[in-house]
Amino acid sequence: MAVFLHDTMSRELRPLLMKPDRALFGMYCCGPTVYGPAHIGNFRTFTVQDVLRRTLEVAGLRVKHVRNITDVDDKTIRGAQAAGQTLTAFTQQWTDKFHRDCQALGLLAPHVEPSAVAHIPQQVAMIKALVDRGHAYVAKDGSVYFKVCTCKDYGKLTHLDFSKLETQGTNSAGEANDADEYERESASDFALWKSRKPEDGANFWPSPWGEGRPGWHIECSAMSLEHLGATFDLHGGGIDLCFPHHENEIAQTECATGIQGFAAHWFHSAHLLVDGDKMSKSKGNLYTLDQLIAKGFTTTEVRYALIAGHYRSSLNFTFKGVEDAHSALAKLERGTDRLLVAAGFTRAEFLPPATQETQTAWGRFQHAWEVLQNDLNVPGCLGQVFTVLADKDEPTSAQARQDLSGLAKILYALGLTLFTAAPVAAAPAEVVALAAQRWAAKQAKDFAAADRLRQELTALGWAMLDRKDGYDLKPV
RNA sequence: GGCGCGGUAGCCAAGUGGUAAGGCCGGGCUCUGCAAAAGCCCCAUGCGUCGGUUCAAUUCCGACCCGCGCCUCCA
Repeated sequence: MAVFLHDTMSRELRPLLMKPDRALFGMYCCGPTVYGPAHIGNFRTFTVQDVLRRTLEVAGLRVKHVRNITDVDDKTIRGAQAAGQTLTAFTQQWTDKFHRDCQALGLLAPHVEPSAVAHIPQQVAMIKALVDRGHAYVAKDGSVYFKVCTCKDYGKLTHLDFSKLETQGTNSAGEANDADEYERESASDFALWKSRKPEDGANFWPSPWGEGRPGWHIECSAMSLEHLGATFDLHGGGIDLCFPHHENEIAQTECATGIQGFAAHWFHSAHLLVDGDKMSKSKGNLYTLDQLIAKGFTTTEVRYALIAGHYRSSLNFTFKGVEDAHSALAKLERGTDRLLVAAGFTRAEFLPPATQETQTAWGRFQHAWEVLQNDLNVPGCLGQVFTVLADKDEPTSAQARQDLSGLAKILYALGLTLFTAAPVAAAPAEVVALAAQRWAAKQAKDFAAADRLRQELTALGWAMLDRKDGYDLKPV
């Protein structure tokens, strides 16, 4: 069985397989614009992509994962100037922050992470090819635009009808689209190269059309061509990138190379809502990972919450959702512990699978794996996992080992790492002393004193959890 | 207006032409001096509304209601 995934362009469920003539499965994902900390909506998309990559690896595909860094655009230039930094210093700082957040969330680093600034020559070369082939024109100010009407199947990804281009001059509100003042021949044409303007400061590069900087869409076309070739297996991004970004990428690459079939499969993830609303700065519901950590959530819990809904449905992110994830993860750990005991393994022996180790057993988690392979159905897969863990039949040692082999692979695919809870902070001496007194009182059957001491501990913010042979202290 | 998505228990969320996974919360029980933890059990005759097809629909078709996304640089 292969991994089947919904393809945005064909709107069908299609298998993802290694092409016989390729050594690697090429996967390109649109990465972040580094002008500030990414928010959890961004991370939903990157986490879903990470689950896809991991799932493909477990399925035995050799994936080459490319995810770009957008480090030159209006926002990064403005941000750098506002911060009084060079563009390079400014974007590097936010790139570093992005990397730290990704690592915290358990995202595997892409195999290649190209930056737009580092690929200016490739972008210029692609624009030149488009001009030479008659797909682009140079405006009076030296900007270069893609001529959409020269791309006869423009709109094929989103199934938009561009035969009536005159309507494209207005937006949904009926207002003229004059957001930019460049001189385009048609309202639907888009910038490939933006001529140097005073507000760009020092951020310009030479080109055959004069100094300037690349447009947004061209970077992904140039970088995917550079690192994956004119055609590759899968292209991913947030649903909002479908149009115009991905539509433009297709047009640019296919017109520049003359080769059809830019990306064989389009993978788009739905948006994250917060408390039922679209995230926005004005609503104040744009959470960053740091803000969630500050609220006491672990990154594993956040990751669980981000993948707990199917990737093609919008997911409503709430604090309750992360709290639910906490309880669910604890249950997952308890169930795994029981299997480890049955198998005679320690937690330290419960390791992620070696990649390419596809022939090993799945045990009772076979079905959970099949569910995951069906359009990356993470919630369905988790449901199956819990169903197996709730099975009251005690497995034999051999069966438990098979189960653990399967479970380890599923947890790897989901990117969930168990048993990572930091040891609770040591209790202060005062608390330790009170606990010792209470334990002594309890042993002496002086329950009145024991209860009083428990209350004192509670007042100090500590709970005392009795065991048969001792006790644990836990902050409340 | 165009294109698209969705409405499943208190909350979250899968799924199927044959009678509703799972998680959270809640309730009960067992265990425990108390507390907690843990284990076990219970928790939608119902899947937006109304029609249609069918032996059978939540699942297919149609209409309608409601919510949401994109329609030029937002993951």
